[in-house]
Amino acid sequence: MEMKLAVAGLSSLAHEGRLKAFRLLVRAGSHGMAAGELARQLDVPPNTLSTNLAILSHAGLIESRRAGKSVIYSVRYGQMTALLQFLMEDCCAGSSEICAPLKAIALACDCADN
Amino acid sequence: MEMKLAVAGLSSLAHEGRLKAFRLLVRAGSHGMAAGELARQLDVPPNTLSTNLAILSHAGLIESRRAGKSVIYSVRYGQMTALLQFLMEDCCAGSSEICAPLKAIALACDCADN
DNA sequence: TCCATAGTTCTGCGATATTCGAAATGAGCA
DNA sequence: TGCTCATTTCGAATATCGCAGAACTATGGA
Repeated sequence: MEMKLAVAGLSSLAHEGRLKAFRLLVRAGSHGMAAGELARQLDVPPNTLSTNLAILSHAGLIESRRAGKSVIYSVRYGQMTALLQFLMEDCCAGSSEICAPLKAIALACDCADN
Repeated sequence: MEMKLAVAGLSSLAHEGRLKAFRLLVRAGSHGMAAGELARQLDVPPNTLSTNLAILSHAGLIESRRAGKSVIYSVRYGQMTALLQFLMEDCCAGSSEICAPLKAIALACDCADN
């Protein structure tokens, strides 16, 4: 991932409303969640949320598909992973001080299927 | 890490100049790097860099210490790790789709002492 | 076709962010 | 004390962001 895209991704997450929306979508998994449902849970006006979802979408972190009258948003896991990788990838170039705790975090992660 | 601090951290990184400075500091390791040296390598005016370093510092991602006439900046690895953890911590709540690739990244990381 | 529902785009303005010249501060040295 | 280098703080111009009211588009019935 190059710098510009990383900055776009970080910028899109650097906003309380968008970060909350993104985390809800992360929890929603690959099924995603309708824009209206997100707006209800976050208690924000639909137009404001729509703008913020567009920003996240433009940064490549989420995507949308239409399902009837609703528009379903979901996380683009590949892009999310790429962004985290971008933040992590230099950690070992200089020292292992950062790398070791990160490994610990990843390994402590107790997915159902691990 | 709570939401506000995470947003502050992400905001501080959501800027090309600051992200480049941060990555240089990550590479510099715990020895850190002088503000002037950073300004030279990044080719930005000292006062602009100083402002941006203050923003990263206020977000808790870096810290500074004076060494003679220079001020040495270095990454606060603990805070950096906490921020990454904040972004990762919900990944398993919903599904393992995100978690698995992250584990792979962390494990692929080939620190000298691993 | 007409209506209701679900989202998006347009628009304007107040708030915030970014930048850098210039001045101020701090440290070392003679 | 006087001088210089390194960095920060101030100030003001400029650009960008964030928000929500209003208008618009799309879909699915009746």
